[in-house]
Amino acid sequence: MADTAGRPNQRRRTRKDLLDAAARLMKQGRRPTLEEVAEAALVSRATAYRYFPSIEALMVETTLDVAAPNADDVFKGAPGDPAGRVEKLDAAFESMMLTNEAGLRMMLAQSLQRSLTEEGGQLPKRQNRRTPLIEAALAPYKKEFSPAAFQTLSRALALIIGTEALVVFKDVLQVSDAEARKVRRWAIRAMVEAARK
Amino acid sequence: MADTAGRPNQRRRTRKDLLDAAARLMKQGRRPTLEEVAEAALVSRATAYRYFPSIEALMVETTLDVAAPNADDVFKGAPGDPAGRVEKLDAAFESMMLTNEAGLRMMLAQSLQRSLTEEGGQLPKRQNRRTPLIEAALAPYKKEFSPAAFQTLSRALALIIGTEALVVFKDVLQVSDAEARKVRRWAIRAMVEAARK
DNA sequence: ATTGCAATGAGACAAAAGTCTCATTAGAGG
DNA sequence: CCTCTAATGAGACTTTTGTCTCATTGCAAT
Repeated sequence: MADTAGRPNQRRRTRKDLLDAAARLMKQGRRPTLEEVAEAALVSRATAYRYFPSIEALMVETTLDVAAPNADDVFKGAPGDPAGRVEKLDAAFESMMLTNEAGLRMMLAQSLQRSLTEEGGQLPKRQNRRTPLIEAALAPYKKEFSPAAFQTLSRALALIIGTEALVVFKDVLQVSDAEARKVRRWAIRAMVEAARK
Repeated sequence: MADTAGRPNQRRRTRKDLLDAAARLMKQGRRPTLEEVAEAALVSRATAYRYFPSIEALMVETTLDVAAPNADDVFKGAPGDPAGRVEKLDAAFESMMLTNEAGLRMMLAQSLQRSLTEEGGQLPKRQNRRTPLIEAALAPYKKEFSPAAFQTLSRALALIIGTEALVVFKDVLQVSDAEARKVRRWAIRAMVEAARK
């Protein structure tokens, strides 16, 4: 069904109702089934399945809608040094991730799942939000780094800032959010400094 | 049922058959159901459920048995500086991970899945192999770091060395294994240096 | 307002996942 | 070798998850 054909308004409304209901339930820390979301959205189970093949798919979309940091306001009033700007970005990511943790874990799990099902060694196409933002953070100081150092630093920072690091801190190291933040900031400073030479 | 009561041999054999079958299937990158594992192990579905409540529980046990790097031979002939020893550890992890990539991705996906199902905000108990090894790598030079720096460094290195970093490199950044190694080594040097002061 | 067809709801159906019972089989001790 | 009973297999049963059909509803163009 095309975007304009049929009754696009009704479709968008139904879809939005489902996403809203899912967001509401997830915000309560619940892990709803597709049936529960349908009920909360006041649509039938069959209709819910028409829009999303599984609760996972729905939760992924829910998270994507909620969580998209914007470069412009992330760096608003950012300090005048590269590490400070990266820390600002880290803070934005952290707050986004903590409020959307369930959805992000779901997305990561989904992506890993897919990487195992996918035929022909296809990698799961996973959108990369962090690299553009990391580069934006470093951009004003780009000339302080050699091109190679800039690229290496960007990539290394991608290990520190993102869902995967959150998972390491919480599930593997089992440290508090505050401790995790401290470690990230220390690592950011260490790496930005090292790249500067 | 106690360890010694009944027929312990038969039980151990059945259990081992299930774990072996699961390992075999996982090594093929498959994501077996408990029924498939039972079939591969030549036991009935009911028996498989008697040993493991779910495919997840079985898979967790399975990967525990897989490749656990041994501290003693990892650092055999390691260079005489902390960063060099950490790099040695990184190399060991890398080779282990590349040969067990499917299984490790599976484990990670599993663990993430469980973290969403788990009641009462329970974190999935995930074994932490890397921290002891990282600390072992740094141990001979422990006195060169302040206690706080040592702990922070250990934790930061846990972000660089492990399955999650592999996933970032492959799925998010989509860089080659060689490039990934280069970035990791650079990050290791940068952080070890920074912690030294 | 009328009308056509897209979207929906209700519920039957199917497949997957897990539980339970009971008869059979085969270890381990005598 | 026998016996006892723990472990197993077979399969019925339940729940959960997802699909499909078809009648009904209600947008939106006329």
